[in-house]
Amino acid sequence: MATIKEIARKAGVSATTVSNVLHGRMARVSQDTKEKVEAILDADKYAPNMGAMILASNNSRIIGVIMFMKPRRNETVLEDPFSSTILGAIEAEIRRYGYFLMLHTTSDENEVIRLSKTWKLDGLVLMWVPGSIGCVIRKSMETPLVFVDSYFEGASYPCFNVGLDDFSGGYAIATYVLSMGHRRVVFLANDKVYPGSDRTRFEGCRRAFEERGLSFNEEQYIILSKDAKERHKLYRRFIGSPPEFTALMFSADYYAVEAVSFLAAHGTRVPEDVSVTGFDDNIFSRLIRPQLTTVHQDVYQKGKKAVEMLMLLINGESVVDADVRLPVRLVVRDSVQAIAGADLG
Amino acid sequence: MATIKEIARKAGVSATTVSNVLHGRMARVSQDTKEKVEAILDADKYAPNMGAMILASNNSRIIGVIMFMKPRRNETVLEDPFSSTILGAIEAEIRRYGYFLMLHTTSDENEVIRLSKTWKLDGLVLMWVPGSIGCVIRKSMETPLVFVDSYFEGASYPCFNVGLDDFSGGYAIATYVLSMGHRRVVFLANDKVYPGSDRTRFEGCRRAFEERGLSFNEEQYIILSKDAKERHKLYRRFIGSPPEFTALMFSADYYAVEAVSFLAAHGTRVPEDVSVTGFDDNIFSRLIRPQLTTVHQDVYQKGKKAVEMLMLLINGESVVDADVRLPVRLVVRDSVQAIAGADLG
DNA sequence: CTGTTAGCGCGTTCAA
DNA sequence: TTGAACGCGCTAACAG
Repeated sequence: MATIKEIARKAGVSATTVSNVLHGRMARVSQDTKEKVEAILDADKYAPNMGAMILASNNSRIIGVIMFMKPRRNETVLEDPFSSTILGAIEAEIRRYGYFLMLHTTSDENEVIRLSKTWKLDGLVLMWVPGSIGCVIRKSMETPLVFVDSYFEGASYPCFNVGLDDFSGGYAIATYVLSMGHRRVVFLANDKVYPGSDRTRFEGCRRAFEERGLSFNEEQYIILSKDAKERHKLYRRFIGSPPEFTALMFSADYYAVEAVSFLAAHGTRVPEDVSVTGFDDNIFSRLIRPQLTTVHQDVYQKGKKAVEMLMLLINGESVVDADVRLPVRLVVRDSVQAIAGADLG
Repeated sequence: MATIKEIARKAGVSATTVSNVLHGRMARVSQDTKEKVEAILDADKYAPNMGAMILASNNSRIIGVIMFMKPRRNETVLEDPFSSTILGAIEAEIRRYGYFLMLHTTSDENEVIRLSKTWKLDGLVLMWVPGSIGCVIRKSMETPLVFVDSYFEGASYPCFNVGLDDFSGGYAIATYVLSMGHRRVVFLANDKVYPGSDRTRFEGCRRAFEERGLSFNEEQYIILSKDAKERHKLYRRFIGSPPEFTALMFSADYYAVEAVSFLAAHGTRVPEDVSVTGFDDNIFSRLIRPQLTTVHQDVYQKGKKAVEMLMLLINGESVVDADVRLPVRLVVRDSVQAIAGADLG
């Protein structure tokens, strides 16, 4: 067990000096001493004892990454390819900054608070936290906090969040669908509550409709069940001609792909019989045929940005915008067909 | 900061007593004292300081989960839906046992060793570690170790591993493909090195061929590039009629789906023009049309089993089989077509 | 530039 | 059944 004291003894210096070398406090160590100490550090494969560090300095260099439960399907959060992509990004960034990542899944705010105290977490990244719970956590801790894909409209004080420009995404896709001549359109998503990504995307769609003097209201917002069987039952509604709707706008690629697949299996062709759009531009959307017209988001960037903000917070630097909305862009592929007489272009 | 000392003061007892209550050492605490202390513990929301615990007892209750780099595509490991599923399982199990999970991505054994020392890790789960590196890690630490999907043929002493019965999987799928009348068949995988999952699956296939007096050799083992463009170039080879091969056996659903999608886009139908099989039975295989005939593995179970073994090791209990091979099963769906004259049934 | 010293919070003797 | 005392490895004053 190569400890600082041990190294100090071997180098014939004090423990403080070794500590100073370790922390690069060169103002307090001579070049000679530094090199000598470093050589021994290296030879003995010195590894710090983080327990002692936590105790002495009251911080751990651990970033807690909390996944709030079940954002989509009725399974472990992490099964969603989105979660794993963003987790990959967050892990890489945290490592790059020389921090450690403690992963935890929960839907209980007290667990989060306890974890933070127990481990003296330096910071926390919280994914998909309901706004109200997010506020509670924020208020009961001093630990720097960054939320991902959460919504905090009207929160009393700033909750740092990295999300998406959901509104523009909804607006872009609806504008496109409308430009292709579709009028009988529905929006399909998990969650109708406001505020929230799904709701905001819907509002974006609505704006596109309203700008054209059309209405887009609650009846055109279909809630998708968390249960796959239930969803399949719903998709049956989109089979048959003439179709009740000419375009289905999903708020997530996952469901869009599921629907395309289901429809194909039941003889309904996309886009010939019905047009479909997604949101996210994940791996599914490119793998399915027809490839999905969707809204692209840069998931890796989202994770990276969240950690970047957290590091600013940890270092006490000022963060200008509490609510970052990453840009999105329309990706036109093959799942939307023009309706005769549409104002193309 | 509710510390043990603090709680002790409030309860009018000593710190040792509080510690005993905390650890359920009821033989050393009276019922009255216990209740009084617990009430205060609760009211003050006592949370242990793990730093102090590490220092005092030299273990952290942290399990390190190490993802070795890039098992498949040329991206972050975690983007693969497989990684996220198994990580979800591991996270849930670790939490269930009351441990903490530190996630780390690397391909450097020294980093793993350092991490373990720095944090006094109680155990490690290592995913996709090359056998040779695995041995090095195993030898340079006392920390309990469980590998996932690694291969240790001929290791000098036992490396605990949870894997799949890859051989039977390969055998099952090849037997099926042969029974459907296919003879011009190839196996497509990443890695030709032996030992390894891909190689073992191939060997399973070969056995099925040999049992029928057919040969299946190296020329029928095609290595898939890590680069998508390169793979697409390869897939072109399977377009056109008469086809060079009537069946393509992929060692992973991901690639099988990619190929099906590519072929569909180029007018080659699966299974009418060419049959395709996968391996894993992941979400892709059910979402694509035709749905994939593949080999099912229970990824969640794999993660669960790994943690279970690790807990046994941590508690010093004996683990009988060092190399667990989880069962697989053939899942027949729609991506393989019978060749005229095949011995069906 | 270098060394000494006093804790950080908890577990674990050992003594009462 | 309870308590006092020590040490784990490190950091941060402070003194030289």
